[in-house]
Amino acid sequence: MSDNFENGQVHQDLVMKLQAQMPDETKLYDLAELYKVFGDSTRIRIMYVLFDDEVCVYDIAATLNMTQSAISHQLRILKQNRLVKGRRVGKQIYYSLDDEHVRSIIAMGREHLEEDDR
Amino acid sequence: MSDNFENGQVHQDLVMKLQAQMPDETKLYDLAELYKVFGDSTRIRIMYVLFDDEVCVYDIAATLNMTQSAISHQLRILKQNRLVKGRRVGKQIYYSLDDEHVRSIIAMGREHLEEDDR
DNA sequence: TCAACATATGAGCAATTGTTCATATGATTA
DNA sequence: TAATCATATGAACAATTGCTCATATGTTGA
Repeated sequence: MSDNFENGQVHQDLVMKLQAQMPDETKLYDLAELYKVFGDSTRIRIMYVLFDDEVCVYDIAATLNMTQSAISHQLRILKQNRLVKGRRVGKQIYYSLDDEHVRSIIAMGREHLEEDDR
Repeated sequence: MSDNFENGQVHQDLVMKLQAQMPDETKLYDLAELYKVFGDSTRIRIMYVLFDDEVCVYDIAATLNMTQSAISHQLRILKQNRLVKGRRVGKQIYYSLDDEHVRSIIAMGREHLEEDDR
């Protein structure tokens, strides 16, 4: 790799320009981490369940036909990334989407997929 | 929202309503697959390199300080998901973003992250 | 206080994933 | 044609991930 760099097979000036344009490494890493959360169908399904409703853990599990434990594990990840939030009411905890961006991000993905149908 | 319902373990009617609202399983799976592609920092970095420029494989590799092979493997995944496209010019293949949605999806993620700074 | 319920969490395992290494395919030019 | 450059790809490996099972934490009411 660096051999080729030295041998000038690489467009030096373009590469330098591109490197200068790159955002902060940490930002890119965090961005990837965020999308990783969306990149699991269980979590996507949970977010769809919460799209318009506030739902407690057991009902999410029942809706998706999965165990309470599996849902709880995923909710933790969603919560850590501020994609969902929980509100305690007695013994139960009602979950809902944390902000509008969640809906927007999902909508963007759907648009891309629609365009793929051809 | 419906506050005080009956104390059954599962709120049957809510669950039935939620299940009826759920989109097609296949769509949700595809959506997760799409976001999975965004969920890797190497691929995110590649997409940023291609944000405004058409760049050949070797230059992408040089910009990101990675091997040509690693980049090529990731480009294949990006290509399969129609996130980037390649244009052959002689021996080289110039890659660029495939459509506007790629930029939009990245922008949405960034907005969410900005809001997290607090 | 205890029992019942709702949710969270740690350990372990199978499945998936990203990189490296070696090699193959494809394109140009001597 | 052969030699070389540019990119693609298959196999192998380590690292990560999502689920299950068992158990822990937290809440309410008797």
